[in-house]
Parts: sequence; C-alpha cells; structure tokens
Amino acid sequence: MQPRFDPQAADARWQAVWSEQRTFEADDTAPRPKTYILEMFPYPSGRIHMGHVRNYTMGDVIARVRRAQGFEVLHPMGWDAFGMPAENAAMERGVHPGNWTRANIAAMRGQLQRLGFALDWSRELATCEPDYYGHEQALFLDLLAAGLVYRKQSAVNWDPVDHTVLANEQVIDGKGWRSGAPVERRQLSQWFLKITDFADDLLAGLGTLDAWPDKVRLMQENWIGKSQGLRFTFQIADSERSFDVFTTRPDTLFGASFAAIAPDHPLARALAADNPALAAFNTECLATGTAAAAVETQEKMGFDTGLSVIHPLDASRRLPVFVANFVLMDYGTGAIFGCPAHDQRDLDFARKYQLPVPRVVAPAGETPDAIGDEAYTGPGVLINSGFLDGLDIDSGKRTVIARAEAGGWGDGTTVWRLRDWGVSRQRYWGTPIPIIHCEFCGAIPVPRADLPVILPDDVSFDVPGNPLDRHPTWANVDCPNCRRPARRETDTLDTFVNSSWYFIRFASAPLETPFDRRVASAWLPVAQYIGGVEHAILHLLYARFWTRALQRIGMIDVAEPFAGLFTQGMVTHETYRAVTGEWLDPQAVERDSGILLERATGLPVDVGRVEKMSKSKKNVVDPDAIIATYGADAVRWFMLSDSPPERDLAWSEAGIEGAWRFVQRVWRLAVPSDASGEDADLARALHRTIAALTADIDRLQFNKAVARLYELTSAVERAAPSATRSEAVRTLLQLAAPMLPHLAEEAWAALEQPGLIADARWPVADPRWLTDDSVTIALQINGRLKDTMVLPKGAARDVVEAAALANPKVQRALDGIAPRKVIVVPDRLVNLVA
RNA sequence: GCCCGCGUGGCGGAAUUGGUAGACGCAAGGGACUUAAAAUCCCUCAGAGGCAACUCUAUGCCGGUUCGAUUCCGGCCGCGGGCACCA
Repeated sequence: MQPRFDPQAADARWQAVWSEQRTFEADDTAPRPKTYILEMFPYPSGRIHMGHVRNYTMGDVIARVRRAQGFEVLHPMGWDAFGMPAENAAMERGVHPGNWTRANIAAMRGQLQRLGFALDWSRELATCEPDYYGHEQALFLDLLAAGLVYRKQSAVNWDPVDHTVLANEQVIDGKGWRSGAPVERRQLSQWFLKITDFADDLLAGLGTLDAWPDKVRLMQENWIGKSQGLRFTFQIADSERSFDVFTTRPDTLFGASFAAIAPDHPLARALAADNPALAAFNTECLATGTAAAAVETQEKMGFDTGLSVIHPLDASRRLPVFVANFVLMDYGTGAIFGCPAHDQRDLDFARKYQLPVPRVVAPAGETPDAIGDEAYTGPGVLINSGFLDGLDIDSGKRTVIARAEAGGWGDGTTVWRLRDWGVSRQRYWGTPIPIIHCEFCGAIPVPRADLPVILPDDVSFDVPGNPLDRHPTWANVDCPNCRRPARRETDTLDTFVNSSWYFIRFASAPLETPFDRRVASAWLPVAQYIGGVEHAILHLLYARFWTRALQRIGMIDVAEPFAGLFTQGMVTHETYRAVTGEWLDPQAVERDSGILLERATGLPVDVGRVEKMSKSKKNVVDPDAIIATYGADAVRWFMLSDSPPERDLAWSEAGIEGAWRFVQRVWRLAVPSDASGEDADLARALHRTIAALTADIDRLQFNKAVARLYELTSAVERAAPSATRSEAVRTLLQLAAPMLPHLAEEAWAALEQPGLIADARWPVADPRWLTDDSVTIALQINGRLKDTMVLPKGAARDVVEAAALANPKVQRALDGIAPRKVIVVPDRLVNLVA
C-alpha cells in the first residue's frame, strides 16, 4: 500500500486495462436495455481546452453510472473535421488541410485518452474521411430524390478579395472578417434544403422535448417564428398589375394609409427599368448591409412610385405605393400595407412623408386620443372601420379573413421566419456536393456507383478562392446522362450538414450504406446530449430537421434525435494585466503572501475580471499541463465541483489543489480491514448518500453529488473500524468511481476486490436506513427560531404542542403569556403566535 | 425595442410542495505534530452588540400576501443571454 496515490502510474495502467478488456465498447446485440450518451463532438483545432474537459467529464459520469446500473451504453467520440480553420492554416502555413486536421486529431485523441473517458473508440469517426462524407453524399441524393433539396438563385455575402461566400457570422460591420473588404450582395445559384417543409413539425416537436432546457426550446421557437395572418392582393389602380401583401393585423385594414414594397421586389425592379431615380434609390437601399447593427438607427426612406392601389374593403379608396427601405424581400411577400396608427415603423414612415394616421383601435370604453409619436399596439375595440366597428381585435381578424376568402382576394395563412437552409459553400475543405452540371441535361446526380466523390489532394491555396474551382482536371467529367463533357459541382456542403447525422453513424456504421435503419433506431434517440449553448439554434435545429427528413423517407424510425439535452457553462479564469497594460499568462504570475506579482519583473499585477478562457486575454489554462501535474482524476473532480454545471466554472489553482487533496484523502481510506460490528450512524449516512447522490446525478447536479461525497468521506474518516465502515469505504469508491475512475480502480485493487470497479453494479440504497424514528422539530415564536427538539416521528399534534409549550426557552420567551395561535406542521415545526 | 434567465458570506455555491438560511468546497485566521519544512489533523469563520446567557440585522432595493417568504405577487435597480426594420 503506497502512502500516496500516484496518478502518473495509475492513470495509464487502468486506461490500458479498459482498452484491452474493451470495457466501454457498446454491443449492438446485448440483451440489456440500451442507452445513448453523447457529447457534442469537437472540432480538431489542435488541442483540447478546458471547455472540452468539462463537457466530456459530465457525459462520462452519466455514461459510467448508466453502465453500472445495467444499461448497455453507447458513448462514442469523433471529429467534426471539415471547416475553415484548416483552410486558413493551409493559406497561412502552407500545410495541407487534411494533414493539418489529421495531425490535430491524433494529438487530441491522445489528450482525451489521458483523461480516461469511458468512450467506445472502436466507433470513432472523422467527417473529413471519404468513409463518412461519401455516405453523406448518398444521403444528400436521397433527400434530393425525395424533393427536399433544390437549387435557386440567392443573395449571398460575397467577399470580393477572398473570392468566397461568407456566412452572416463572418461579416463584421459590413466587411469580410479576413479581408476587411466591404462585402457585396451577389446572386449565386445555391443548393437549399427544405427545412421550411418541416417548420410546423419542428415547432410542434419542441413540445415533446420535456428534457430540454426551456431556454433552448424558446430560442428555437422564436427562430422558427410562426406568424398567422392574412395574405391578400392589392390591385393597382388603372392597371392590370397587382401584388400580394402579408399582415398579422388584418383587423386594422381600415387604418391603412399607404402600401410599400421592398427595393428588390419584382415590381420595384420592373418600375426601375424606366425610372433612373428609382433605380438609384433601390441600389442605395440594397448597398446598406442588412447585417449591420446600424439598421436600428437607420432612417426610414421611401420612394413614391406614383402608383396607387385599391383598398380591398372600400373600392373608392386609393393608397399610394412606395418603395421603402424597411420592407424586406425575404420575409412574407416583400410587400406590406402601412397602418401608421398601430405599427411603429409605419408611423415613423407616415410622419416623414406626411401621410394620414387614421386610428382604428381604441382601448375599450375610452375615447381615443389622436396618435402622437407612439403607435398604439395594445388591446381594444375597432373604430372607424365600417362593418368591423365594435369588434375586438381577434374577432376583427377572423371577420376580415373570412370576407377576404369569400371575396377571393385573400387567404388566412401562416408565415415563418425560418428560411430554407442554404448549404452551398465555395470552399475546398468540405463534403463535395455530388452533382454534375451538364450543358444539355442540367444538374444531374452523381450515379451511386461513383460515390464517394473524393476531394482531390493536389490543391493549392496560394491564391484566394475555391481551389476546387480552379483545379485543372477534377471538375471535368462526362455527363452520366448523355456522356458529353460536363463539369462537377465545385461547391461543398456547409459543415453543419456533417454534424446533422454523425450521431446516427455512431450508432450504426456499415461499410456500404450510411447506417442500418434497425440498428440505428434501436440506439436512438440520444438519451442525454451535452454541449455548449452556442449550438442552441443552428446545430440542434439542423440535426432535428435532418432526422425528421430521414424519417419521412423511411430511413430511420425516430423523429427527434436528442431526447435529453443539457447545455453546460463555460470555463473561465481570472485575467491578469501587467503595469504596462499587457495581458499576462497565469504562468507569468506568482502569488507572494496574498499579492500577485509578475514573475519576470516583480511588479504588482492588476487582477481583472473572470472571463471565458481566450488566447487574446491570455487566461487559458492548458489541460495537458494540469493532467501531468495532478492526474486525470483531480481535473475531472474539479470540473464537477462547486459550480452548477449549467453555469460558468472559474478555474483556479487553489481549486485544483483542493481536488488533488480530496483524491489523496479517499486513497488513504483504501486500507483493507477485517473489523466486525455494525455502525448504525454510518450505515444511515451511507445509504442516504447512495440515494441522494444517485438522484443528483440523474438530474446532472454534479456539484451536489460532489458535496455529498465530501460529507460521506468525512463521516467514514471519523468512524471507528467496523464491518459497516469497511463496506462504506467500498461503496464510497463505487460512488466516486464515475468521477475518479483511476483512483477508484487502484483502490478497488488495493482492497483486493474482484474484477474492475467499472464492472461492479451500482450501489442501491437499503430503504431500512433511509427512514428515521425520530425527527428534529423547530420551535418558533412569531416565525422566529427559538430552539429545536427531538421527538419520535409521527408524534400526535397535541403531544408536539405540549412538548413545545414545556420547552424552557419557549417558556422564557413567552414569559407567561399564552399564545394566541399554535401552528403545528407535523414532523417539521411548531410556530407559536403570541 | 421585444423575449428569456439570474442577483444569497471574502469567493463558488446549498436550502423537497412557502417551514431551522448559509450544506459542501475555496480563501483567511489560530493551534497540534515536526529540529524545520512538506504532508496531515483540530478549532474559528454572515454582520453588529454583549463577559456570558442571549439579542438584533441579514438572501439586490421598495411594497404586498401569510402564523411563517431566498421561495409566491406587484414595482424598481443591476448583470447575463437570445432575437431584432419579421409586417
């Protein structure tokens, strides 16, 4: 028995044993109930960071506990390996994206393995390998065949220097994030996935996800953005032409004072053809990026087309038609009717162009004021609205929709904020879109037999733009249809496509097909998915869509991929600044009698805010160095301690040292003993800990589970040797094993227990020890605590009351005055109202 | 602007459906062991008053409901997040 637990030796030893025994490999055919625990797979950036360690430690605890509880657990790991950073590395350092990515994967795999995670490495995958993305190409063609993929012209953010499309997130203040060049809006042919086909399903499905955070469900709900209202046609006066508008407030139609269309509305473009002033206005509106935050302060601008439309409810009324900068082509129909009295934007516009502001809604029972600078959007009753007068807003909406439908000039309809998912990227390091463009046959799918379409290796990054596009031969193929020379699609798929089905491939990875329906469906949905809240919308919505799409075409039996979701907080660290104002590395700082000094200069250090670890603030702590010093278990323990998992965790040197001390404390308990006899107090503490800790982990409240293990450890340390104590030590090790797996195995072996502790069944609390025959009852006077007393559990009210009144402290406080009222809460408290 | 969430000791945080506020950890202070250090162990630790028994004040602020409020309601203040000319 060594006096100290030595993680440097133990970690590697047990990791080797688990690997040799294939302890954590999932068996598709096991008779046990299956469960699937998954953490969001990492991008192979080069090194694991503390956020990964926290994320994967949480998942690991769940996976290990479920396994001990008798589940067949699938807990895999892989690499989200396509994406921009690899191309940036290629451009900056001349390395091939594939080599860079694969080297990073190798390094990070080693780091994860040193943390001792209970992962099934036999199922490891990397999305950048043809044996993954080739199947993705097959799925893309399946969705295409099912009519869920289409191609259309679409406006994109185009960086004129880097010759590439930028995602909205990569446009900062209207400029490309790399080049700094003003971004242009360009029309390009792009592939789209019909996520809007599933808008209703995705929204309704949120209601079934009761093990998701409310916050995430709400964010998705808002993102999908369902609006119900009326779509109707404005007939242009003295013309054959017309255009459609959408409104959520058909009740206010009598309050209309103008109509407005987007600068890129087909009508606006047509009018601009022979109106240079309008053409200039349209160009000016479109030049201002929509991504800019300046939108808020941007002034409403309009251009009077001189046209007017006929009011649909009163053919004698005419409304002027403007082209307006605040009307967006890609929402609704790209045209509106303006009701200034009850919409703030319309009011701002009307005031600027001196349009009438007729009020049509008034609060019930009030004489309406004239509208000033603020539109009235509250509840009320319709006025100045002919046949609608006196109706409330909801009845008004229904009445107008019914009349529009009866009259054939409009329909009640639903409009979504959600747009179809554009998946084309003008990049090299992604899944090639398996399409061949033929001058004669159009866009033709690559024949299945020719999949995968493999990325060429011989590409150069010395000039900006897409290397696939300028590759001398790769794109040259014959049309599968007519055999004439044709050209491959050189765009690749958005990396979010890669992460939309990787969890299915983990569950089933046959050679020839993307997955086996029955095998995959047996594991899915993921019981517990864990990752950062930054993926609350995009990744989680895309994965939900992709799964539903596969279900619709009969490839899988589940609609929702993730039954349980947990979003963990970030790992933060204090920031340090030298007197010169430069950020300082934690390693460059030393503590001298409570004061922080810069190591190099001995000058005092300014301690800044606790912030997310980032290179720019130099407050990053590298997990590798910490593991080398303290071992995997101390790091894991620290990651679970103190902070609730959904909140941020502040890394500190003192914290990791505390974790290290605890690891050693538990180790010192692992001494074989043949003591006999029962210790009832310890047994009670032990079984309560089993019950409470198991419940804590079920709720992912790891910080509470940690606190309970501290308490149990103290209780065991204090207890005299007994059979109960020996049992308590073994059970303590089992309870701690999911968090401290290496220490637990080492101690289990030291206690000469058979087999691996990883294979031991999870302890079950004996109900005998969970009930008490006596309870502590609080004694209050006017709600203030005076004393407590111990009584048999379930004592009758009058007995409790009598005992309370007999209590000396109560008697002294009452000073002979009889209480006016006595409140007895059985087994809890007595409150005397004096 | 709209929609969410959160404010508890020096710090991270505990506290079943309203029922003994501050579990557990960190930091700090004191002590034991040691030639010394490391390691370990013990004690104190919300604030104020008091020799003490004890008393008072405390869960962002102001009110309300209640025998009793960290918990429920209303109004403020502060912090964080999401969305944003969405018709």
